[in-house]
Amino acid sequence: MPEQGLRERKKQATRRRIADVATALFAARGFDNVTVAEVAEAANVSKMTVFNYFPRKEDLFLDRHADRIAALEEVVRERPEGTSVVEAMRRHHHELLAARHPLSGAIEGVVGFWQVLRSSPALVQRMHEQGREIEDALAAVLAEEDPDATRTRVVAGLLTAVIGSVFGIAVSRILDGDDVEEVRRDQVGVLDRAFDLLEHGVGGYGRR
Amino acid sequence: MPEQGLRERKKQATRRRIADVATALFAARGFDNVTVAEVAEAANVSKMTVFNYFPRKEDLFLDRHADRIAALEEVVRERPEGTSVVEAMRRHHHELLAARHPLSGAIEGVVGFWQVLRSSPALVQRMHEQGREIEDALAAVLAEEDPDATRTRVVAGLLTAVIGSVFGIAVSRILDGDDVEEVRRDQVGVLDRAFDLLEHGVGGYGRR
DNA sequence: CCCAATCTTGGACCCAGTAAAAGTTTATGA
DNA sequence: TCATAAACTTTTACTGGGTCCAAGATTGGG
Repeated sequence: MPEQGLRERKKQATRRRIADVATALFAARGFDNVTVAEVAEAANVSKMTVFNYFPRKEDLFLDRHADRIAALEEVVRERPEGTSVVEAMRRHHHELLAARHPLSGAIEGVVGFWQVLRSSPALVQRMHEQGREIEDALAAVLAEEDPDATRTRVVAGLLTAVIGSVFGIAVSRILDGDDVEEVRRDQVGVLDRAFDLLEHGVGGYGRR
Repeated sequence: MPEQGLRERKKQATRRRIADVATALFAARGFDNVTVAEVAEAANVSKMTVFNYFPRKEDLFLDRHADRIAALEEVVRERPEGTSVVEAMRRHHHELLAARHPLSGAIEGVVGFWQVLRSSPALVQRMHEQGREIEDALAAVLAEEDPDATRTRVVAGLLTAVIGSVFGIAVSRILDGDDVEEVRRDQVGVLDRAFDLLEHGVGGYGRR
């Protein structure tokens, strides 16, 4: 993995440069008001090369996706003995919050990120698509230790739904202008309530 | 609502004609191999008019969405006294299956529909987007009787996830060529197992 | 040092979707 | 019934994402 040649290093550098230039342009003028051609020009590269590294325009902005999937896969696979999948996931997200990790959604400095994201339907859609990719990845990991395909699929769906909801709640509040640190504190409770619903079920919900 | 003038009747007729012509073309040659211009020509209408009725190309194919949302909203709103939201939803989907309703996913005659759908990433994506619209709609209905925004959001997410998983399982099997009637029978069990997970929780899942 | 593999480039091209203006049909009301 | 308004359609032109291809530049390996 390490010890790459000049070629590979240049590629990574180019990739980073393109993504950084693009992110700056999007932040300054909005996603939809920047064309791929402009990004290419600003990065001293041809349009074709941009699409070489990033198959869709949206990927220029949402380029941390692979890392996130890998992290979640690891959480499930490497969970300690005696820990259920949901427990492991709950703990992981508590840790993200405590560490003020960007993926917790609630952290200073990414406000602009969410603003850019919200301003573009294409970006929002791509983000949700990434959510589904997470679901697929989780289902695959679960299938490694559970031969019941129906169950793995449903559990993966439920798990992803909870993560997505919790995440979405934080992002909404931040976009509404709530104080980031306050949101972060509140998220601890939101997280637990959401995971409680998942762990214990919503059987009686709404009975009247 | 009824008693429409000539204008409105013509509009509905045109809308239907465009959608039908489009569906036929897609079935014959695949979604991606048919341009909107071709649809327009085949329907004796200008391209602009097609976009007038269907804001995106994908909507030419997935044009039953509004009905589905309305049905699910009604299931929750009009559920009988003493029935929880999840129970109502479970029952509704059992009824769809028993009635061999297209929305149960498992019914003869829609195989071609799924094939066309699967063949186009754009269509698949639009379908998932519709799934999110269902989630939003459910969250809104739940919010009418539950002031806890966090809870409504999470429950709506979980509910939609289960529905989506169950649906997806049926469609996958049918696309794999499994006998439709057999899939339909199996879905009864799939449905109950999925809703059981939702009602009673997945707390201990994967503990080792 | 040279060849082969691997980027990169430029340019032409396709198609979904938008904008604006002019044309056509239906509705309205005097 | 007829003129005018309102609603719908068409035409034309354009933007911009994304693909294709052939030719040019770079790098790695022998």
